[in-house]
Amino acid sequence: MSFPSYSSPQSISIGHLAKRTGCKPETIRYYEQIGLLGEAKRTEGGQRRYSEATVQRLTFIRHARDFGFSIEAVRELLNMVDSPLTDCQQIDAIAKHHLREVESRIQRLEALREELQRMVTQCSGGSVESCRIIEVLSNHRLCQHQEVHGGASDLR
Amino acid sequence: MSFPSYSSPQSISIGHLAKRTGCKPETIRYYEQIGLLGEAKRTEGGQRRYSEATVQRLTFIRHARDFGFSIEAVRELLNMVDSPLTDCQQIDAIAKHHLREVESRIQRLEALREELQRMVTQCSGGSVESCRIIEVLSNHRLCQHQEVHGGASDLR
DNA sequence: TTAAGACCTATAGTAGCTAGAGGTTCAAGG
DNA sequence: CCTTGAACCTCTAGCTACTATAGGTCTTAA
Repeated sequence: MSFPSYSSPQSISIGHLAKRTGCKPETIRYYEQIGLLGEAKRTEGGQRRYSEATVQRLTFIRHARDFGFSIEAVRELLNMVDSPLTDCQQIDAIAKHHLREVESRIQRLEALREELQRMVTQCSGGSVESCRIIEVLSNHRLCQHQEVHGGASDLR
Repeated sequence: MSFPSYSSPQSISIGHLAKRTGCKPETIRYYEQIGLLGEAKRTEGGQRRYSEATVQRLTFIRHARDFGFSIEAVRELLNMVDSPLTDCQQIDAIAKHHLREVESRIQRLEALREELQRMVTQCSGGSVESCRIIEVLSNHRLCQHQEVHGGASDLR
């Protein structure tokens, strides 16, 4: 698949492109800057003007980002889309890799959820001295899931 | 609860503190810089020296971070721990808020996982032109979960 | 005394944007 | 044709939570 350039109005402003794709203009300029989008044509006054092809490309980018693909993964996917020789398996590999990452994040978050639930249900009210939550946070041994240690912080 | 300062060796170097808490020295200096840890005592030559109380405090911080609490949440928790008047309910509220966030992240990731699974299982091999993954990423309507749109990218 | 290793500060980099300042261009209405 | 206001431009800094580097200093054991 490649993005067709219809013989249609090649004069979409950055604001209109933004509205049609759900991006902000700043984000579009940023994508150009990091090379996800090529350099746009410009008016004599220097403003960017886009074609329908860019609407398609940006829609793809936004959608892939919504799916949680990293910018670098999106860049790879776009490179594949841009070259007609690409074998579908390469794309499949990226998607599967991403799927595995999502699955592992879910697992770790579930362990975290259980610990938090235990923590919260055991808190019976009172002053800080006897707070179960503080106690658990102060003492690793009160934890049941090893998964929690050494890293839920990168799960945000 | 407060962190007791035992009458023990008040001369722990940043490297030893790091090893005992599982932090890196850079991180410890960073925590000092942003005010999670107070300014450390220094040797005549200017190197930081810590007490057992700091080991406890940093252990608490690391553990809370492992639980996915943000730095700002940790700061709040520490403020509460530092003031003996704090009611346990305030701490409970922070923990519950965090729990709800974790739960919502799990939900969104599960929707994402299902979409990715559908995507991957439908990819039957072949060239880019007919790749189901690319097709789905190009076209919102092929998606079943609304949750995916407008945001899994902040789930990392 | 010397040399290795740990430490110091300051700065920049990571991801993926977002926000602001301060100035220019475009397009519609009069 | 002229004005006006919205949209656009570039450049820079900010966000989270660190991590990494450079270039220099201190400590400590042999």
